[in-house]
Amino acid sequence: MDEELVELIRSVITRIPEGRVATYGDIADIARAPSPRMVGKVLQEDGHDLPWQRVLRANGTCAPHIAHEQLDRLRAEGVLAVDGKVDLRKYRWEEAVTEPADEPQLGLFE
DNA sequence: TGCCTGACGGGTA
DNA sequence: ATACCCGCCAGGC
Repeated sequence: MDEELVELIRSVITRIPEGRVATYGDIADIARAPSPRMVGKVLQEDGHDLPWQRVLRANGTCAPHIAHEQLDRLRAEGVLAVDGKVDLRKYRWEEAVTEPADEPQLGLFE
């Protein structure tokens, strides 16, 4: 897999703030990865030194094989789960917008 | 060369 | 909620 992309994906994950989470799809979009699977692939191969606990599936659940430890770690930084599910509406990370839009964001609600 | 396998996601029934 | 289905794409064999 392209090393350039791997580093990009890793850097995005590093930017997720403590106490917030992001989905595999979010990471893929930001990193312009061709598929969310690439994100999982990166974590599987070399994710030990990343805040991997902040990466969840699109429905707020964890990948089954690491669910227990992941939820423990998240709980330790203030992210609570109900029935093994994290409420994304509450904890999902949105990248900070550096440049204010010069037009009202009305279009986002159409 | 194919075929199978995933730390995935969206849609439908 | 569960169960399929299909798209996705790098790797392993």
